Amino acid sequence: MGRAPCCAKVGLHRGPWTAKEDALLIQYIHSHGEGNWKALPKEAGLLRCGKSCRLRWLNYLRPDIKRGNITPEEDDLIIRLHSLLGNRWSLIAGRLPNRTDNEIKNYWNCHLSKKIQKEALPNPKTKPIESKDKKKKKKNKKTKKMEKAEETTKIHLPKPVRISSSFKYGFESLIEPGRMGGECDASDLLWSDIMNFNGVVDDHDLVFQMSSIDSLEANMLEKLYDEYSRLLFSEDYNQ
DNA sequence: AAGGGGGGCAACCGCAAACTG
DNA sequence: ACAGTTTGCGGTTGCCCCCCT
Repeated sequence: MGRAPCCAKVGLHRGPWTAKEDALLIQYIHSHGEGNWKALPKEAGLLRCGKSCRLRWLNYLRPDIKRGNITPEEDDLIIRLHSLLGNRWSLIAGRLPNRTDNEIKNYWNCHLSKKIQKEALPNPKTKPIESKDKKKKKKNKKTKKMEKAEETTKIHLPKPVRISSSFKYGFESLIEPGRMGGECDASDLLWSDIMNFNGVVDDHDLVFQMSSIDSLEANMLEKLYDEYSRLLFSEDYNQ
C-alpha cells in the first residue's frame, strides 16, 4: 500500500486545463485572492484538487508572468546561479523577475544542461533529467560500455532543502530587524548578506552551503546580480 | 507520405517544511 | 509538545508537435 493521495481523486478532472476552468480560477482569485488552495476548488466550482489549482495559477495564469523569450542575460544568470545553488529552482526563479521555477527548471533541462555539457564546463551539479519514455527511446542506442561509463560518473547531490516563503521573497529576513528600514535599503543587502550569513544550520542546509562558498565566487555573483538588475531595469532593456 | 525520434512544456507525484489547533 | 493539515518544492511523466529520414 502506498501513501494516501493528497486529495480525493474520484471525480476530479486531471490533465490539461480548459479555458472554462482557467476562467473560473481567475475569476475566483480576482475576487477572493490567492491562498486556501484546499478549499478553493470547491468554492470556485472547479473539479480539480487544490494543488492543481495552485500550480495552474502560479505557473500559467498569474498576470505578472513573463513567458518564453528567455534573454541571453537571463540565460547566463540561470547558468551561474545554478552552478552556485544547484537545483534550487525556486531560489533561482526568485532572482529572475516574473519567471516561474517550473519554466526555469524546464528551460534548464531542455536547453542549458545540454549547452553546458556541450561546452564541457567542469562541475555541472546535475545531469539532465530524462523521462522514462525518453530513456526507453535512447536506451537501445547505448552500448553497455557507455552505460558503465555513465554509472561511474554519476553525481550525487545533497538533498534539496525547503526555503521558507519569507526567505524566498527576501533574504533580508535573515538579517536582524535593526538593519532594515531607514538607514539601509533592503536591495543593498541581498547577495552580500546571503554570503556573509552564518546561521545555526545543519549539513544539508542551504545557508550552510552558501556560507561555504569562497568569497571570490561570492563577490563575482554579487557583481553579476548587480549588473543584471541594472540591465533588467534600464530603459534600454525595457524598450 | 509516413512514421520514428526528439524537443518543449504543462501537469502530476511524493516528500517534507511550515502552519494550526 | 505534538499530531494533523496545508503548502511549497524538485523530480518526473506523458502528450503534442515538428523535423528528419
